[in-house]
Amino acid sequence: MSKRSGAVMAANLNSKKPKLWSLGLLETMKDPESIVKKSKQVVVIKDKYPKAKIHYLVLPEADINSIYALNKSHVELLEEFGEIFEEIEKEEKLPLKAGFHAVPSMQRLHMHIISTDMVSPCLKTKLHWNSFTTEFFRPYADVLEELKEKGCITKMAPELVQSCKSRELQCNQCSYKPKTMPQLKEHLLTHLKKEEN
DNA sequence: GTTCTAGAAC
DNA sequence: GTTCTAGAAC
Repeated sequence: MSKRSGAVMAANLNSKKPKLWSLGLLETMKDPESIVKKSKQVVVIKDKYPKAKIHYLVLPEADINSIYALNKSHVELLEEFGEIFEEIEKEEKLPLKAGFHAVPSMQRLHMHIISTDMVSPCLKTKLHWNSFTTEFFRPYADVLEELKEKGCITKMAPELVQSCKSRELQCNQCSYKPKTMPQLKEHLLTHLKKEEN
């Protein structure tokens, strides 16, 4: 090992290198180009890499990292998420669903509002698919109910997270089980065309 | 979260 | 030979 690489390794061991990309939403929240609407406590932005025809994120202005930082004092805030969701449902023509990823990659609590077509060039990997179509996607209504009943949100068991991530591909609109992502994406187009007729 | 790419799968 | 997936990113 070279002297240089040894020094680099030591530096990295000493300082847990922050995942800078995970802070991206905090910047996007402030970008007027990305903001769709605002209400009292929340901001709605367009997802930078939409996984469906419609894909928004709802975030609080308050510095809350994830659903696992929520307590009873946040019930009102979460209900505002629901009001925003209803507003957007009325505005958009496509069927939408709202929910949170069990293990989010990005910091700052964010709720996905996404149309069910799942047709988008940014939808590429099995993980993309399974994070919206398995229990990894925690529906808004379930999260609100859990917060009201228990005063906090319990983390999903790691084994279940793993099983969601590795689950075989399954169409969200029929019983078709594609072998590959390209097959799935092609198949999703046929559902979309049926919708349009 | 995405990008890149090695090598598995076809 | 090409398509596709999956793991590293210092």
